[in-house]
Amino acid sequence: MRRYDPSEIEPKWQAAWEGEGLSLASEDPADPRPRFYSLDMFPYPSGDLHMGHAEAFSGGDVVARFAAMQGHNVLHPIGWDAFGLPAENAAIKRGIPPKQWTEENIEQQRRSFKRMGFSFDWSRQFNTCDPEYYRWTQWLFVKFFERGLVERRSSPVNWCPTDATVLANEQVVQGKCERCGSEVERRDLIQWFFKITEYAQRLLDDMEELTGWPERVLTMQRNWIGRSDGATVTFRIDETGDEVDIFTTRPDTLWGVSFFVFAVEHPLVQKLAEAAGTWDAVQPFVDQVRSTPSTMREEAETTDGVALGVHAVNPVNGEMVPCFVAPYVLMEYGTGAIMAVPAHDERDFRFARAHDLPVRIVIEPVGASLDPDAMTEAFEAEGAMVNSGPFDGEASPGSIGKVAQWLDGQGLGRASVTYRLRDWLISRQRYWGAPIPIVHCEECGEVPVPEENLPVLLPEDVDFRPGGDSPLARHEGFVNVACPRCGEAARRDTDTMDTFVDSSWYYLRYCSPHDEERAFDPRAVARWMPVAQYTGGVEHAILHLLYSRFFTKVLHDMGMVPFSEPFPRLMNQGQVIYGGASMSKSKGNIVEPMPIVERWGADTMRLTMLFAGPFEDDIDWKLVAPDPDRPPGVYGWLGRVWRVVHDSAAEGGRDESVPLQQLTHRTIKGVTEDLERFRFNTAISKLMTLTNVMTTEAREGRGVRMAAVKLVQMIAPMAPFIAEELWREVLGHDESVHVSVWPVFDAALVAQDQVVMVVQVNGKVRDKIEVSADISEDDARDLALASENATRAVGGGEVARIIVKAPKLVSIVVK
RNA sequence: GCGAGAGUGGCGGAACUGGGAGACGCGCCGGAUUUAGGAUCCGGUGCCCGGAAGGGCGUGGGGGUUCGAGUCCCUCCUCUCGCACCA
Repeated sequence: MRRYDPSEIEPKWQAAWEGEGLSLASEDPADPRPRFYSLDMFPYPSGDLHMGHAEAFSGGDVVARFAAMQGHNVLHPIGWDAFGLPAENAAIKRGIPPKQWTEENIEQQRRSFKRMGFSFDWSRQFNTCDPEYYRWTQWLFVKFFERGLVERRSSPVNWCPTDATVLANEQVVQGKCERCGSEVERRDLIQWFFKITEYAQRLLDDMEELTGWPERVLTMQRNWIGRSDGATVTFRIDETGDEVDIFTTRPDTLWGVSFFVFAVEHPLVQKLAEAAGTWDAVQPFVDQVRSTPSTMREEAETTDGVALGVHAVNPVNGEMVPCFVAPYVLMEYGTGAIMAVPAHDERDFRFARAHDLPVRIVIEPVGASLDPDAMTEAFEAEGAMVNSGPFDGEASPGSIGKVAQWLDGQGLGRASVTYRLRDWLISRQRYWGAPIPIVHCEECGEVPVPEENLPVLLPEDVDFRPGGDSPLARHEGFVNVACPRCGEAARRDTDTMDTFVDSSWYYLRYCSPHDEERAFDPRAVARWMPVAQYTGGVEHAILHLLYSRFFTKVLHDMGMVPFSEPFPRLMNQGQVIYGGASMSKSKGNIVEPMPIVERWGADTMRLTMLFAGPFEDDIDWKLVAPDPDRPPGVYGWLGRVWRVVHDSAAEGGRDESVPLQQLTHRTIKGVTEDLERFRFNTAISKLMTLTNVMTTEAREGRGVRMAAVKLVQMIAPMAPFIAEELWREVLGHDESVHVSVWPVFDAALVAQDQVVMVVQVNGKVRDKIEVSADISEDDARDLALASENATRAVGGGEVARIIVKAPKLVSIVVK
């Protein structure tokens, strides 16, 4: 018998599969198989494969291969999320163009993916920095623009002075740029936004359709959208007559308002301060706060703030309360101004105590009363409304709806809803992205580039190092252009799009990846979409997944796709960490997958990941594979599989024992169920048990041939190379194991005829008796009472009760 | 602070609806064998008492429901993740 040598068999089969077109999805309309779109989140091509890729794609590949063996026509595509800041910064550091750096990485990763044996349909591969792709990203931008879902407007944003670009909030870590470490500045800049907030409610409502999503991801999206129900109430400024709307979730506390607060960016602040003659004092405060990055503000003193010198009139009781400006009120949320009720809001309470402002109780706890002077914190719990005019005695917070209705009737306000979700800032002042396809014309304004002129090519002869402006702005040939509408001299927009725009529709492109006429073929999309199973990292729980859902809904509204949710089923793999911490260069704890693959084989790499624990849990590589010079545990198992399958081929058709047949079919049932539920670790343990029993059977001279056939098939989705070698070379099949039909279990063999019945006395196991599976309750009881061990445990005690759950258990209760 | 999840042997982990805790694997201990192969095969391995039979204890701590709790309820502790002045 040959030794199991992965380095010999794995490259051989990879080449064979590619030659046979094994992983190509079929577009043949006569193909009767149901379609199955198995999608993995596409990788960012920076460097070679890392452990996270190995983990995620190993899981995704099991899904795809398993579905194929179960008779599906599988689409399992791969591509590259190739634009973006990491590529650009790496290219700058190495002094080579981002395009070159990206292409080299793609080449490297492609080799490694193939070496890992992932069953991708390589014929559909694309990358997002290819003009043939970003042409359609730009086209979609234009479509969104024409629908009024794109807007260019001024907004306070995070600006990194070193990288010279705006940053997304998630690229700012504790007030510093996550890449260069510079202090991020807050600037008001004109930027492009996608109006995702218009879809806030639908993004929330349609989560009901996402029945195959992890609960925590749904929760994160729900929190991110952040719906709040409450009321908008209009206050009047006494000194100037200005009317100011506030949003509150607690209109039931309106009678307890004792001051009023504006955000520093609120447009009325300067006017009001000037009217009151306090601007000299207010202005420095406002300027100082405004120059503090938003991420730093929360660390500022929570009680900071200055008086404006004007008063707001409470519409429900006509009271005049002083107005302040304070950073704890955010311009981005609600209306940028609040009514302050210190008795019943913790933040207002802190502010009130610091500024010596009155605290007025309008909600009393049931059966108690509050003393405003003695309170050390706000009372935010349930209670009864007091000092609240017509609502005295009403239960709070149950009264919120009634108060809102009453406000509406009085013309003082109305019930309203606010979302935390902000519009999506998509423009970047960087080079390596899809240019925004807009021309700025003095006459015509913002003019989208017509479809026939797309793509707006990203010029390659650009000094792309970050400077004081967008790199594209320095390229005269790019910037100067005739207005597509009037033909006069005009200027191109010089920003590029956030890479999350590229990745918001790539799953549609896979359905018709080489279509030169349109972004995607609607018929192909209707055939394959929605995605049957989406697999990827939980780090995309909000951004990518929310944006993709948004894109799909917009396209649905445009009549371009027949569904409104792209990914009804989602699975997040865990992270691969080392020694309790994420792997990183600075910690020096990076383990590379490819050297392990070279040494022990891709099958061992894949199985080690899959066997380490539940797919969605983190894997600590230090604990799972502690000694880098020893093969991971699954390698030894593959050796046993190798030997027992060879034995089976040499045995010459001996009979298999009934227990082995039963175990084989029970294993088929269990593994099938496990693979359907991403329970790879328990699937592997069942296959190990089968292997162990087969080894014993073979040693004792009984047949194992049928068991070997099933074993090889069941291993195939997880360890595709060894399965193929054994299937074709040892078991003698002509066609690939990966197109063989997934084994089906025989119910008669799965049914147990004999089971072990447990006898408990006072809850403790005292005996185990082998019984027939269809034993009657009476027989079970009699058998248990006859048990010597049970009788001894009962001693002389009086049997008070006997619980019989035939055939599993008899429980004897003794007084 | 708010939200979500998790605490099981030396380690990774298993245990579907309450019913044999520790499957499977790693590691370790003992043995066999050898064609010295990143070997293989057999046995053992939660802790404590015992030669064994057997017994006691045991799923983060405490309490409860139940004939019976890793699983359900209350409470406390610890850890991980997400959000974080959201009115």
